[in-house]
Amino acid sequence: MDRSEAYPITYSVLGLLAFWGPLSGYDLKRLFDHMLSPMWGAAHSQIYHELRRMKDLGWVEMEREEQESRPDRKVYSITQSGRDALTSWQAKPASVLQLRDELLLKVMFGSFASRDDLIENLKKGIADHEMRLLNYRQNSQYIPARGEHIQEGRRRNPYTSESQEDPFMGLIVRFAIEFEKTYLSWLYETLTFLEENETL
Amino acid sequence: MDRSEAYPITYSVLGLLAFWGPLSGYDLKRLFDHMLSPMWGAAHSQIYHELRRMKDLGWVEMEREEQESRPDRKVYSITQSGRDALTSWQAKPASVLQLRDELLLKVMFGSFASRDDLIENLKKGIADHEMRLLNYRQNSQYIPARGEHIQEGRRRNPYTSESQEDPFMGLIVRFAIEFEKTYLSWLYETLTFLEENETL
DNA sequence: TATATCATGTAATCGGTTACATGATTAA
DNA sequence: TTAATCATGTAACCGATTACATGATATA
Repeated sequence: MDRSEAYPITYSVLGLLAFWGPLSGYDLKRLFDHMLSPMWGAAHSQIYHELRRMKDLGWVEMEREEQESRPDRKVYSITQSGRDALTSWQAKPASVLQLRDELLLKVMFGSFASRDDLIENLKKGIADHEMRLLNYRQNSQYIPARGEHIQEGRRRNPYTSESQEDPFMGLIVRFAIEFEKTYLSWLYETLTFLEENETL
Repeated sequence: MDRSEAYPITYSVLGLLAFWGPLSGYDLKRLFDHMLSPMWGAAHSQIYHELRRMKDLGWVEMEREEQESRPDRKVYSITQSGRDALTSWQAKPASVLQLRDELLLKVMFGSFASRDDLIENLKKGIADHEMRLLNYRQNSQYIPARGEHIQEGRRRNPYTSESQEDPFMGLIVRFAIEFEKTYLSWLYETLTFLEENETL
């Protein structure tokens, strides 16, 4: 009936703008890839779409930065109305998580797989998640502090006194690391189980 | 270019059909809710859609069971072609997980929330995930064994000798429990952190 | 009497992915 | 010279959710 005009993807773009603002669509895509992904991935087409929608809603403003020999940078910043929208989103209950992990589906229906195929998929999963864990551990030291433009070069450690104003990024990174560790230990256990049982 | 005709949701319906034999769309919806959800949720409209698509592909067959005073049951069973499709899906690499959890987003952008709103959302998350953990622990004892019709009443414990043929369901339940435990302990930690710091 | 369950679908809409498209600069 | 990066978009398609729709039976 009364469809709301915004969704998690909308607020994730808006939140990035509020935190690291002003940013272009291209900057936002990089932030998604380096920080929100795989928490909440987004194709660049979707980011541009949300920016256009939020501009219509009056949540963001756009300023054109002219460049020679390259398309102009359209730099977006959050408005007061956008900040209000972020805050009232925070007052609403969050939708409940669904994992939607294809690897888990494949294990669940493992009786219809060849043993080698399953093992290969588990090994790929291990490689993927080991890589993620490493990235989280390395990148957690190079999260730009609030308001600091990501292209400026200067970077702070969110765990040191310099940016104690905002502990939330650190909390998220901690979750991501714990999640990857849990997932990985299950993957290793499952792999060992399969390798030890040749009669599957 | 060469779009494949099937997706994780397709194979999750197909896998359920392969495992628990002839089922109606209604049966499948219940299985999704009790077993796959929240691993891979599905609305009933989507399940009916996938059944129609797979019938066109020749992966499933439909038999009409006439009923008095109720709409006929359309009971679907997997074909050999469907079983082949399941197996060749298992040979392909799985897509990589994205969490897409709105609660994590809200914590990430917690600096734009009132402290009370964040705490309330965390508490709701704790209630949600405690409930899930409980469900996993209880339902893990009542998973119907392979080929056993869910309406027949007889139920087996997948951890006992009776259904040792298929250990995969048990592996999935174990993952789900470990995941919920990890998530919950992070939620409790985060809540404590917020409650102890009144200057946010 | 009212709600829940059984049972099956259609329609609308939007989120999200993939592909298409352009064109300059810079590094391997 | 080839590929990657910077930079911005459009178009098509499909997954997924929500709402609309029907109608009987059983339970509270």
